[in-house]
Amino acid sequence: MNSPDDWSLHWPNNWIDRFAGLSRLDAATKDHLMGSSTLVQTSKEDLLFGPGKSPENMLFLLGGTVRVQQVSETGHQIVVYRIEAGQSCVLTTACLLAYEDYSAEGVAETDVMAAAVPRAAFDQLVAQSKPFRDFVFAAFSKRITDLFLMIDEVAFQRVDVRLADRLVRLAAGTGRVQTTHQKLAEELGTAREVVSRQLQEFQRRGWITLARGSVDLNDIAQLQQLSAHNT
Amino acid sequence: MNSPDDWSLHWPNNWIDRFAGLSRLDAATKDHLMGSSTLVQTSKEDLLFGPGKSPENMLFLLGGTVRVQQVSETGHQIVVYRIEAGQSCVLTTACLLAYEDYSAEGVAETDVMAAAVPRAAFDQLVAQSKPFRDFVFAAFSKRITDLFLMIDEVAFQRVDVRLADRLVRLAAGTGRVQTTHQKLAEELGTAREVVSRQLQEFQRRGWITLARGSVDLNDIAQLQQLSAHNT
DNA sequence: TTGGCGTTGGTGACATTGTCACCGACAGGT
DNA sequence: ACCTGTCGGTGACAATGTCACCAACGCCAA
Repeated sequence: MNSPDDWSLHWPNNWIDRFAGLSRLDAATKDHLMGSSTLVQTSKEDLLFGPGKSPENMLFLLGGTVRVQQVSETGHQIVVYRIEAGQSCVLTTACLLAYEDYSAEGVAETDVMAAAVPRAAFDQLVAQSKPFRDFVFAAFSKRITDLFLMIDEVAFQRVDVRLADRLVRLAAGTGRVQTTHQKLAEELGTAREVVSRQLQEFQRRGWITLARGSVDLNDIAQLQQLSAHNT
Repeated sequence: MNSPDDWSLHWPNNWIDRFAGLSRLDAATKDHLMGSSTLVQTSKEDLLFGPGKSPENMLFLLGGTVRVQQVSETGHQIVVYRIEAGQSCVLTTACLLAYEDYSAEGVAETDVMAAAVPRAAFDQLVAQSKPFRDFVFAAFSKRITDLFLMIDEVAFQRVDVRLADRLVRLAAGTGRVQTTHQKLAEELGTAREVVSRQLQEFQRRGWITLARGSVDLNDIAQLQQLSAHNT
């Protein structure tokens, strides 16, 4: 894992190439976007935006991951989606620009390096460049589709299915998830006890091995088959 | 209730004034928007968009209501939000333009009259007019905020609270909701039996009176107090 | 080493919600 | 009056959420 200082050396002034949807921008627009952006970096667990902290910039994530979660008045939490390197923050940015009564928040899940584009520059880019508009609306589409699927999942999917799905995703091929039952419960918007019991059931079937603060995936295929009731 | 034929007489060519956010458009832009729009009307229960039926136009609702609902593979449904007269369809339109794997659908809840703006004209308007951009992004913000609140509600709110809230909203001051228990269940994404039992409990407390196909609200204040755990 | 002490996870009892099977009441048409 | 489809009621059970409490572990300081 590189540090943000390394990243700033690796992407001196051409971070736009990291974004597939921005490759169609003409040279002048790229210069404009580049010139109006500033590099920002934050540390793990930093709050990027949230209630009472509207982002004045649109972020293009160059490195790291931002977790977007809904925090309820009841004290519960649920992770709605993640912004990975190479993706932008259009949705939440555009939201927070207009509405204050906002209860979602963005947390740096790792150290994060991002390019920040002020609102005025964003607006001008949308006006002048069709490829940039396409990029923005495509990003909107992806996120909004995710939100609809999230509503479907929370309303209609069983907890074991959702948990299996999250375990496979969070493992990201490593075969291990380093997290607590409480964190997993906050991923799914459920209670720790529920997660603990489901994990015990998975372990009883031999699919996973539990340890304090981590879950080892022994049979990813079985987990995926269970979660396939979802996709 | 007027018929669509009446409406087309009432809004011959100046429907833009019905939209508060569009009042700031300059005259040329208004002409452009008006000139590129066509009036469409649909009957109650018509499907405006859904899986396999992408809308090629952005709709500005002049009269009637469109219900946007998520239909799950499991056969369940949940109503996500409604588009009322004077509101636009940006969100779902923008989504469907890009993504096909879409499981939400828009149904005309009444007879509907709308102005349809083709995708190309929409894009051009976004490019040329800052007020139009502001309108579009404000509409996005509102809807997306609703989606986040929906996730929160489905994940963390009790059914009785959500049901009381829906009853008050659907009554819209009339003191009566004409619907079946099954429809209410599909509003909330729950089961008919659950709705029936909650309604019985409300009736037992004297808040409502049940009849076949309708619910009379006797004590809206009590219902609102219960649903205030929400807002 | 020992003893706190906060974190993490386990457990049982219970409440709420979802699912299933089945029933009866009602309205409309013949 | 009789069908028939819709609407709503009910009980049993499963799945999930909530609460109270406890035990095991890791850390740290005495």
